[in-house]
Amino acid sequence: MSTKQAGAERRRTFTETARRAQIVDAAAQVMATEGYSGTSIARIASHLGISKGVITYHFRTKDEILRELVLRFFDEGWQHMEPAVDAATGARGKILAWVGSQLEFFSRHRTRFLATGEIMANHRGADGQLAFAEELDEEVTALSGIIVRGQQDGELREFDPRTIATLIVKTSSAVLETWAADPQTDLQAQSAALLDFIDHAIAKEKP
Amino acid sequence: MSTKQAGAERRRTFTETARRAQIVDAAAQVMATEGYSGTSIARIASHLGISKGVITYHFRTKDEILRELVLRFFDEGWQHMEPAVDAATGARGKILAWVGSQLEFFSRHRTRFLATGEIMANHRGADGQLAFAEELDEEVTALSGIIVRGQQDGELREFDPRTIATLIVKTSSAVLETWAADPQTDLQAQSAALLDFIDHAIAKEKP
Amino acid sequence: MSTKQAGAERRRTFTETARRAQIVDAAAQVMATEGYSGTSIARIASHLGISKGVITYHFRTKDEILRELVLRFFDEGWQHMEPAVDAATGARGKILAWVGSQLEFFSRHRTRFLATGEIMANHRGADGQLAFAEELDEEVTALSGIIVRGQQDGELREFDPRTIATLIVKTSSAVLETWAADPQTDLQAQSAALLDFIDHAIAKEKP
Amino acid sequence: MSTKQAGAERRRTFTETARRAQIVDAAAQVMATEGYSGTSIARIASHLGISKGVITYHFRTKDEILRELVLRFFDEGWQHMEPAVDAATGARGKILAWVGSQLEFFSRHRTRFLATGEIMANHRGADGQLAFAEELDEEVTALSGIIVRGQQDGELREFDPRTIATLIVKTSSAVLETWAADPQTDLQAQSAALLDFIDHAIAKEKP
DNA sequence: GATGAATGAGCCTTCATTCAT
DNA sequence: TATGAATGAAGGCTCATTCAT
Repeated sequence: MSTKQAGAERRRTFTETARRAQIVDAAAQVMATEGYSGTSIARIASHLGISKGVITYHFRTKDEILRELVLRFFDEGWQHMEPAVDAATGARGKILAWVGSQLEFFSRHRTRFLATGEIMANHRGADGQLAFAEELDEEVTALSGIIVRGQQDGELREFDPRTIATLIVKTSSAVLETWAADPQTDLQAQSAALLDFIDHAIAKEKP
Repeated sequence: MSTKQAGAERRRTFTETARRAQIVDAAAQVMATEGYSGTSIARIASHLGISKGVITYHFRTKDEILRELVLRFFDEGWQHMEPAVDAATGARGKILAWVGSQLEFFSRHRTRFLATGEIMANHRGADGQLAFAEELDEEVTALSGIIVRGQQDGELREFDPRTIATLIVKTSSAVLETWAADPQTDLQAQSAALLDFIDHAIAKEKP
Repeated sequence: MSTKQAGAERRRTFTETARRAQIVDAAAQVMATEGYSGTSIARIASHLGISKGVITYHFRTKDEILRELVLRFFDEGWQHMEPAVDAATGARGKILAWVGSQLEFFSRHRTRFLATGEIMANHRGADGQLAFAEELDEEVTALSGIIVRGQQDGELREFDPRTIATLIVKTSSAVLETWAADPQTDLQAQSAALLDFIDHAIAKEKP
Repeated sequence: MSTKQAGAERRRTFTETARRAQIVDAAAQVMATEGYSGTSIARIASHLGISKGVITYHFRTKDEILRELVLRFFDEGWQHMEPAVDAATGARGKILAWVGSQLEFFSRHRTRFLATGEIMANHRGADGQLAFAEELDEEVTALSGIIVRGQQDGELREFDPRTIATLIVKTSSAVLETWAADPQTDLQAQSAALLDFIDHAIAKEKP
């Protein structure tokens, strides 16, 4: 979960802040419905009923829009998850709190979850590499830390922490993607199943 | 797993067949390294050292190339999985055979696996919908059938068949994606962990 | 050398005058370093650390800024040259005073000299013609007048006055451009060589 | 005078060669009449009555067009000048042959001379530096070589070779620019005056 | 006076596709 | 079969200018 900010930010007026939020929101909506390559600046502008120029006035590049969308979403998500993870006790508890609170937060922001997924899977920097690979990695690393401590305390079985951390993150995403693709899905049930699986997979004692 | 063919096919000469295969292969390689939006016809042509015209001569549209790439990969995959699934006995056995043989096949075709993933996540038809959503659904449906029979035979616990079928498919993909992103990953170990999880999740008796 | 003013000018406050000068100066600096097409209003504004709006508030169009920059520079230049030319006696003396004082003045304002050069070489009016061709012509005409009188007085050889006047103006610019491009150049030496050349070229008697 | 080529060049068909020449010619014409910043790909295309796409099909970037225009012009020019310079004897002879043949060649290609001037004065690379500064420098260096030998042979006065070489190149350009701006100008007369000047400026003995 | 906001035209470039040879 | 040639739409982005506050 990243807390980095996109460099020096000049002071912003109220209108500017509102416009930027509005544009980022529109970008998320277009991204969620039309997909990454269907999300052009022109499309975002017409979605808002404004001219393309407004967008390039408030954001210097398209990359800046996507970056803001993704990082803000991650920040908000982490701010929601952190208290839950802190409040939980034990490694198993913290991990279940992590996944559970993440599922809860993301599920309350379906559009932005979809948009973020599109961006992370497709957006590339000038070097041709995926632009947000690092962000995913940070989450895996953080989760690994919890796992390592759980193993030292004898609460968790022995296994490679990063492998399992990765698996947890990916399966969590998989559940959300399924639900996001078809909101009819009983997310509650799937979440429960997922948490049960994870707990079985990592606990030393049978849960 | 789809067995559909890409529409009316005129008879093809040997050369034609070879050229098409060559183009589809090049498309897969570009797709795997450059991603969906980095895969233009021009890029595929220059990868092969031929002119763009050759490609549009053999394939009427870009969509036709991607369709052939995805469907052929699924067909080949199913041809590899089918004997394994048929040979296995019981629902649990068949499901483990399904996932296991799929992991095995896909892992032997990393490039095409990556390409297919890019296409399925991004390629959209004229209607703006993901073009291959249906194909994924077919696999879930087929798996669901096995699960239903397993529940009728008392071999599997009671749960919504589609929910779990979806989870199985997605987690399997997740494991492969992790490995494909970083081939250093010990796929053998991750596969074993995945199979173990699935078996625990679905079996009536403790395995 | 032009003495025209940039059209109707309303009375200006002290602040207004200062702001305009500040903006024109910034424009000259950007022009000198970034070239004509690198000089946008946005770039000038950011060079001053102010908003674009300030500039378009004080100048109705970009053309007005460039016009003021060029004409003011020419006016200042002429105000510096005029006493020297007036004080000199004879055609040869006046011409050498003209070129010498011009070299001296321009060399003390390298940035504005460069900027003016960029603008005169590139800036075009709505009709597509170079906007300041006329200004150069005025200088040639004025110099021609001195030459004609020198020929009538028997001080200068016979030749087409405009041809030589043009050559004088251009070679003078050439020397300055060379120096401006690389301020290491020994301008003093080059100036001396230039003046010597001109005197030889026009004098009836060997100098 | 540059003889460098713009990197690896694939084989070209007759049509391709013709189209490229046609486009470069059109670019020169637009450049000569509309100036550097008035020369857009769209304008070149409409000048030829073709679509913009034709141009970007034959040239990958606009820079490639301008590079070809400038370098080909320089190459042709040098091919015209070289025999004249080689045939001349002595430093004075070679320098006069240089300038004279250059004036002659450029004056026979007014449009391209103007276009090349616009490009060299304005075209910048990604680094923000003038893209063809080097080419000008090469000419000065070559001329300097002749001057140095002339000084060693006692044919030329003592002075800094590069300074005078630069002056020669610039004054030659100045004469051509004056004529190009107004083709009524008697180029013959101006050329003679220029050659006379140069000879006086550099010869040890009075010419 | 000053500024933030918005606009629309234009820029270079990439692209899938069509067509004549 | 293969290819070179051409097209027109769309991409992200910069720009001078206008306007309300």
